[in-house]
Amino acid sequence: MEKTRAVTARPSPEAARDIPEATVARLPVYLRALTTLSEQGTSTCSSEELAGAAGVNSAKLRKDLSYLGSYGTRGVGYDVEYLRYQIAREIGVTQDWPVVIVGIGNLGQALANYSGFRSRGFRVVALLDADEARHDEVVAGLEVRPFSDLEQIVSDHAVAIGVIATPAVAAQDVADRMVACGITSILNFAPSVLSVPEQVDVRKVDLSIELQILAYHEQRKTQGAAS
Amino acid sequence: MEKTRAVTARPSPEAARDIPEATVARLPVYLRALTTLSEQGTSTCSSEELAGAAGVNSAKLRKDLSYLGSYGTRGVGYDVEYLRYQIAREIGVTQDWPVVIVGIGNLGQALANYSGFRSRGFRVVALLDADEARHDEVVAGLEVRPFSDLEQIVSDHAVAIGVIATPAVAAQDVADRMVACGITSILNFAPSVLSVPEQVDVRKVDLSIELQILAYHEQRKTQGAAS
DNA sequence: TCGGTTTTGTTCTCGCGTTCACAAGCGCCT
DNA sequence: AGGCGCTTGTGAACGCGAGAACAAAACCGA
Repeated sequence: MEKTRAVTARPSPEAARDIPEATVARLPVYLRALTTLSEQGTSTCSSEELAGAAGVNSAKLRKDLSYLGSYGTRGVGYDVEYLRYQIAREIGVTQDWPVVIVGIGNLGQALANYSGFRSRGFRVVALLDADEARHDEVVAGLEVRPFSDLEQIVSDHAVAIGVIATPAVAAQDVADRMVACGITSILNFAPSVLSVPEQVDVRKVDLSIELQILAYHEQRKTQGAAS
Repeated sequence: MEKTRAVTARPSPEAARDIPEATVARLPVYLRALTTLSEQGTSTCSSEELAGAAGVNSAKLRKDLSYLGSYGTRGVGYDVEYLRYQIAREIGVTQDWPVVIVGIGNLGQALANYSGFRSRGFRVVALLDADEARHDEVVAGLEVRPFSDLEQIVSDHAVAIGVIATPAVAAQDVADRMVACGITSILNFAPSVLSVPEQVDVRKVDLSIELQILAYHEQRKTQGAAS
């Protein structure tokens, strides 16, 4: 991951700072918190306030932000709008990201209708499903199209991000086809482990895993109380 | 390990091994992989095979399993059924977990219909929504009920786990009410930071955050290629 | 019965992420 | 103009998790 190159000596003011993965995962949270603050009319905030709104330690917040640059003012805090823009730019949500969703079951439909995507720079350009019975059905203002249209759509809209919301058995096939079409980032909701080439990023969201983790801790609580 | 509390001296053979959080998060993945292997008719597997199916390093897998006990046989591997049961028991999915879902929008409906819950020991006992227009509507075989029924339902079914699928503004209120009713584990799909008492576990799933993380990496890829 | 082979369970080391603590910097008040 | 208080940015210590490497154990075959 790039870390080898001698970035240290370079005088270039921006580019090529590599931000730790853990920090990247928190930036969207900060972004959301800043948006909320902004909507409340707050124009300036301290790291303490922002950390509170984001649910993290203030030292961690400051360190995270320091990877982006020095966007705060000592003794004062951060300008909400300015910082919000800087984070948005760093994440890349100032630009528009076309997205395809494959698998229009219950979850796929929910995703297609989810307003949180559009408001953050993601635009669902197509809904695909292998089931012929579903074709031409309209979901969230988009016609459901056959899976075989994938390649056409990806090249027409320059899609880089694909969402998989199919049953587990279909997921690997869908991923393979996506990769073949040139998609390089996949968000996988299917409960299966995908194998993809090195350069393709996959993130997995598994609803039942989250519940199982809760169940584990829940079990320990009640167990402890009982004994 | 074992840092503070003086567990070390205790002779008790089981209980109170504390399993690292990172391991807990992977156990459900192993469980799923084992179920798949079992369905394929495999009765025994090596750590290498299972690790492959789960998408992790085999050393990590073995270390994770070692926290549960010694359930493998050296020179042979693991008995699929036996290990599956042990993990299920450890996580707590051998018992039945009643769950309430609050907020029956698109996502809430998708969750209510998700078969992956029931098959893993989670039983949705009620669907609640604050919107009166939705009441009595039937989703996934369950009648949507007013949010004010929460307390009654929680005590009737001994519910310990709640799922929040409401808009962000309602989430904190819902969480407060859940906590007041005695719910001690919350799975939050609303894009907001919840504040709850110490002893309550909250896990957050944020669909748009995952996409934003992908967007960040995607931006870096294309950026790097362009320059 | 005994060596050889295989695979687990565990020890050790390394790197990342978190947190503390403080110096550097900025604005304000006198 | 100068000191004071406040907040950021960062250096350093610490703890956890990942992975490599090895020792311990079980089975197999002669």
